[in-house]
Amino acid sequence: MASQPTARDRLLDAAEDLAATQGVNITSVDAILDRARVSPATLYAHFGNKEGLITEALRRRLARWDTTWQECIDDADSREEKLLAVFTALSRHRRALTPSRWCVFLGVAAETPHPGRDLQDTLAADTRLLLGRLEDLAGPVVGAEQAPLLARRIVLVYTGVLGMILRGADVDAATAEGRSIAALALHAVGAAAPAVRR
Amino acid sequence: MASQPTARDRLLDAAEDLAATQGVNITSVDAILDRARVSPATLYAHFGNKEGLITEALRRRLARWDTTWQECIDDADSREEKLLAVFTALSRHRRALTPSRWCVFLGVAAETPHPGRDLQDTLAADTRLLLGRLEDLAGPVVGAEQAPLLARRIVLVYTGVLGMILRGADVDAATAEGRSIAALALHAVGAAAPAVRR
DNA sequence: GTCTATACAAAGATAGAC
DNA sequence: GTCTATCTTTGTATAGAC
Repeated sequence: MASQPTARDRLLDAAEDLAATQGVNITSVDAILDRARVSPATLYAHFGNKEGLITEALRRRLARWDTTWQECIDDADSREEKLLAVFTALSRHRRALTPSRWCVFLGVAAETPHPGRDLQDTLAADTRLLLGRLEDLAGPVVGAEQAPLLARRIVLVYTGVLGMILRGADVDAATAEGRSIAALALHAVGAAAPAVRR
Repeated sequence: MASQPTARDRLLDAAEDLAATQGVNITSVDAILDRARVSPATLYAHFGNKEGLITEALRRRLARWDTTWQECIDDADSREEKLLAVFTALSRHRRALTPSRWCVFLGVAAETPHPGRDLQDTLAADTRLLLGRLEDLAGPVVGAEQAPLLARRIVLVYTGVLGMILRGADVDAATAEGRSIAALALHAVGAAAPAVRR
C-alpha cells in the first residue's frame, strides 16, 4: 500500500543519484537532505552518518547490478555469450538506473582513501562479484585451470570500458570495443587450453 | 645555485603528493600548506586558488609522464615493442614519482564533476597524449587506417590496468596482464589489416 | 520517526604588515 | 614574496520538541 516512498528510501535514492552523478565528497549532506526532502535528524537516525548512508545506497545498487547482470546471462544463448554478457548488462544497467558518470563503486573507492570497514567491504564486494561470477562462467568455456586468468582479463577490460567513459568516450562505442577485446582474450585463452566439452 | 626548493615548488610537490595518494577533494588547502611549510597567502599569490594549484601540479606531472613514456619508446627495439612501451612506462613512471593510488588524472577527473576550463584542458591532455601518440606508433604497425582503432583499444586496456590497481590488484601483475591483452589486440588488428612494411 | 533549530569544526580565501 | 591573523561560508552532526 506504500504509494509514497519512505524517508529512508528517499534518502537512499538521493544519495545514490548524487554519488553517481557528482561524486560523494563534493556532495554535502545538505544536498542529499534537500533532494530527499528530509530533515538531518532522520538521516542520522537511520544511517548513523554520511558514510553509513552511502554504504547502504551502494549495497542496494550492487544488488540491482547483480540482478541485471544475471538476467543478461540467462538471456544469452551460448556459453561464450554468457561470458560476454557483462557488457550487455552494463548497457542495460545504465539505462535502468541513474547512469553514473562512470562507475559508482570505483568512484567512491577513488574518493575515499580510508574507508570504514563496512564501506570497504561493499566496495570489495563489487570486484569479488565480477571476478567470481566471470570465473564461474569461464570454467565451462576454457576449463577450470584457465578460468581465473580469463576472468581477471575480462574484469580488466570491463574496468577499462568504465575508465574510457570517465575519459569522455561514447558509452556504447566503448562498450562495444570492450566486448571485442574481451572476445579476443576469450579465444586466445581458449586456443591455449581447448574448451571443455559440454 | 638554488639548493632549497622555492615555496612554489614545495607547493607543487605537496599538492601532487597529496592528490596522488589521498585525492584532491579530501585534501584540504591547510594540509597542502602544512606539508609545503608555506603560508596561505603565498599559495594564493602564486596560483589564485586551490584548483589553480592542482592544475599546475597536474601539468607538471603530465610533462614528466610524457618524458618517461618517450624514453621507454626510444629504448624499445621493434615497432611492436614501441607500441607496447606504454606499459613499461607506467611501471617506470610509478617508480620515479610518488605513486598515485591509481592515476592522478583519472582520479581528479572522477572527483571533479565541474572542472574549470584550465583543469578540464589539462585532464583532457592526458587522454589526447595517450590516443595521439599510440596512433602515431600504431600507424607503421597496422597501417594508418586501422591505427585509430588499435590506439583506442590500447588506451582502453591501459585504463583498465589503472582501474585494476584501484580495485586492489597487484600493480606488476595488472600491468603484465594489460600488456598481454594489448598484444592480442595488436595481432588481431594486424591480422585483419596486414602490417605496413618498413 | 520526523521536525526545527543550532552547535561546533573545517573549509577556502583575504587583509594588512614586513 | 612571504608571513600572521582573521573573515566568511559551508560542512557534519546533535539537542530537544512533537
